[in-house]
Amino acid sequence: MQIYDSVQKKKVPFEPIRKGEASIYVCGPTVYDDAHLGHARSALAFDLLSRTLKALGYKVTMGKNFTDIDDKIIKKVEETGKSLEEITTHYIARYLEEMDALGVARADIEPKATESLDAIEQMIQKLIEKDAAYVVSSGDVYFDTSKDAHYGDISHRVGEDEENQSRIEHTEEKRNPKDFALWKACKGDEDICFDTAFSRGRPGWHIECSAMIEKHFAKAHGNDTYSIDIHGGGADLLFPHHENEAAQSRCATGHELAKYWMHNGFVQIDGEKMSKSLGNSFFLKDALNVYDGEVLRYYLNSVHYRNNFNFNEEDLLSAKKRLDRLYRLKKRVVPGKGSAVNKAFKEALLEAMSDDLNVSIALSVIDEMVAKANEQLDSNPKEKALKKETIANIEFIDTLLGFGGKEPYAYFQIGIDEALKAKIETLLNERSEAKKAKEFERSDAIRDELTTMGIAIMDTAEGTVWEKA
RNA sequence: GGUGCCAUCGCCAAGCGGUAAGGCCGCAGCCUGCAAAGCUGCUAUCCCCGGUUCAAAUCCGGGUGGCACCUCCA
Repeated sequence: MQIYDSVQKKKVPFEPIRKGEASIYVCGPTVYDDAHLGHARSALAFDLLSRTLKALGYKVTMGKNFTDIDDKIIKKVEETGKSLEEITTHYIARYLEEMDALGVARADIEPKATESLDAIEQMIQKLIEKDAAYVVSSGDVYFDTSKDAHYGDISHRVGEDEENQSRIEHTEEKRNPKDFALWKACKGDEDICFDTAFSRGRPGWHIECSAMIEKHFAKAHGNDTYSIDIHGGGADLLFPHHENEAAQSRCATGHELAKYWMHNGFVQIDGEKMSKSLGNSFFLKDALNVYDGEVLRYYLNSVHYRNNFNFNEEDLLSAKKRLDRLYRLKKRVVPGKGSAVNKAFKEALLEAMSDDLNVSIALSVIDEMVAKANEQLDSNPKEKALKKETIANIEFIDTLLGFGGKEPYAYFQIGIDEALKAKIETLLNERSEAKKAKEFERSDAIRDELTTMGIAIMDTAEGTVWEKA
């Protein structure tokens, strides 16, 4: 397995801390609003990584956090009058639901910041004891970046002259401009606060991940050099979030946070990063309203995870057509039990995915398998062994890439209710009779009517089948 | 101002020094009562300029254009 390490800036062989095991931690969402397509892409990218490592035989432990205490959530509390818990449980539930729709496997560990306060306090305390952090008069606690000789190793940002240009907020009591808040003391009574040895307040964003990783992963790894194998997240988290995480963990624990760092590219709309400030965010729930989760998954995963992804409907439709082809093949071979996966096919897929998740190659391997199987079925429709192997092939695709697992007829009938289904069946029966009587005008009229209804039909050797167009 | 990434057929997208995968769209054919589906065939020399090399889309230098990070962000 080769992965691209964004710190080394090159593809490197994946050599886990523990033989045969892989621990992955991905920065999850701050739950103050609905998830957008960017959250989906990140989750999907690391879902693919996890599936690939599993298929290669690794025992994968996946962690993904929920930041459920944060300025923006508090702002939402003030705006809506709802409690913090009401808001966070709502958005966490929505997030998980939507990820389920996309076929993203649940993480093994899903820590929340509010449930990790003990670990956060401990880590900050340790940093204060080591003089790598300091409490200022307000009660805020800052990390002293000058105490970490390796600060900058993750993002490769070191230049001192950068300080003047950077937009980092300058606070009087900070020792160094780059120092960042580990803990934010409460200002008023309204605030959502927690008591600690240093002050009443709440955790800064960066410390959460470090503490949660330490709490859930590092213990199992004892005195290893690294806490986890892979730390992932969106490309925008590389700096300052991951740089800060790495520094805190290094100083507090004495070992490195992650052996490898992986970052996914952005979802763009019209060539620009999707963001709230630009007013072009695309919520996942809206996308799922219009498109099936599996189609969305296929589409969002069809571009390499490190590239930027320019979301548009035309490309999504093209992706859907590609997925449709797989399901049409599935219709031809189902029902039945799968035999063994074709060896060459399996190897080609794994080889592609082992190369830093080269999905483009993987999808082309699948397309070629589909075309070849169709060709063979055309010449020999009753080929039992081929059917069984194809079923197994598709099952393997579903395991590795997370699509193709639905019952094929159902896939093409998503969103069609029973009443409409009955009507379609009636029309198709009428059309068959007309055809039998060679009344082609009548049969074509029925077909036109179905087309108007958004139903495509195709006559096969096994009879007429229909699809939602 | 600093730091990165990217530029391949109409569209999406592989490629990582040895002579351009795959998909969508389009065209032609087979199949079909006609369609659809499926199958077959056809369609690019890789933003520009210079260099290195027997050989470059792939390496180096210089342009041009796009995007991102340096502030909360997947």
